Amino acid sequence: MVETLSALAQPTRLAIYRALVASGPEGMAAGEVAIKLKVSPATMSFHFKTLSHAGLIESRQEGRFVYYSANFAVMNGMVEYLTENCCGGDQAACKVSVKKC
Amino acid sequence: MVETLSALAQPTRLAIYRALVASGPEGMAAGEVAIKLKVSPATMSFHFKTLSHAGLIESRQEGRFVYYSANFAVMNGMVEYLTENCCGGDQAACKVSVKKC
DNA sequence: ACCATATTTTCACACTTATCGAAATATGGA
DNA sequence: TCCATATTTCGATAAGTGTGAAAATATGGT
Repeated sequence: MVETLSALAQPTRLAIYRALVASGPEGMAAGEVAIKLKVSPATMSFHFKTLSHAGLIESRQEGRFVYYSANFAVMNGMVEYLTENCCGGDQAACKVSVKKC
Repeated sequence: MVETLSALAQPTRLAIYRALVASGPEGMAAGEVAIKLKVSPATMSFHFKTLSHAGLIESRQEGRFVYYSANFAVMNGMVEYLTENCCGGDQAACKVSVKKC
């Protein structure tokens, strides 16, 4: 879980992740994201690896391109973990209310 | 936002935060959390400061004790930011579904 | 087979972070 | 006021992290 949060706790990776969330299940090609965010290929690859290792994103090969996309299940799991047993389970006192997309 | 995620992306702080989430609006005294998680006072104070600065927790003085509690609004805001514009706004394709406490 | 393009790996460097011991700063009670 | 307790600050150290340049590794087209 710390690994998941760490992966998102970095400006470049947070931008990458949000771009992939917006791009939906199809995702985006690695280079496409690199151009959009103006990040060097080496740095890009480093961050993709970090996000992948945390399970936050997935990749698939398509010709010469590698498409990355967000894994929503992991994100949902993270939020669930953070709010687990909140307010000792007292629904009335609880101030957690997260939107559904 | 990166600051918020960074604050949670650390084992000790994540444990502190979850303990405070579970303790609800009343929160817990600093020392109480320190004993519960077996962390030295100095380290504890360092992490409280980090979480406070990120806005994830709040403090109030009560006699000799300082009570810390989770700020649920910031957590909710974080999740909203992470899922913003997900799947380009296509509700049907979207796989984000976060529970309400 | 060769070339152009897409991505990843390696390496080195600067910067940030977590931890603890010891000292300092509240706060309340006798 | 003086003491005990609660918490924070300071200082030092060890470990981790983000970055780009350059080289290496696919993959597809000609």
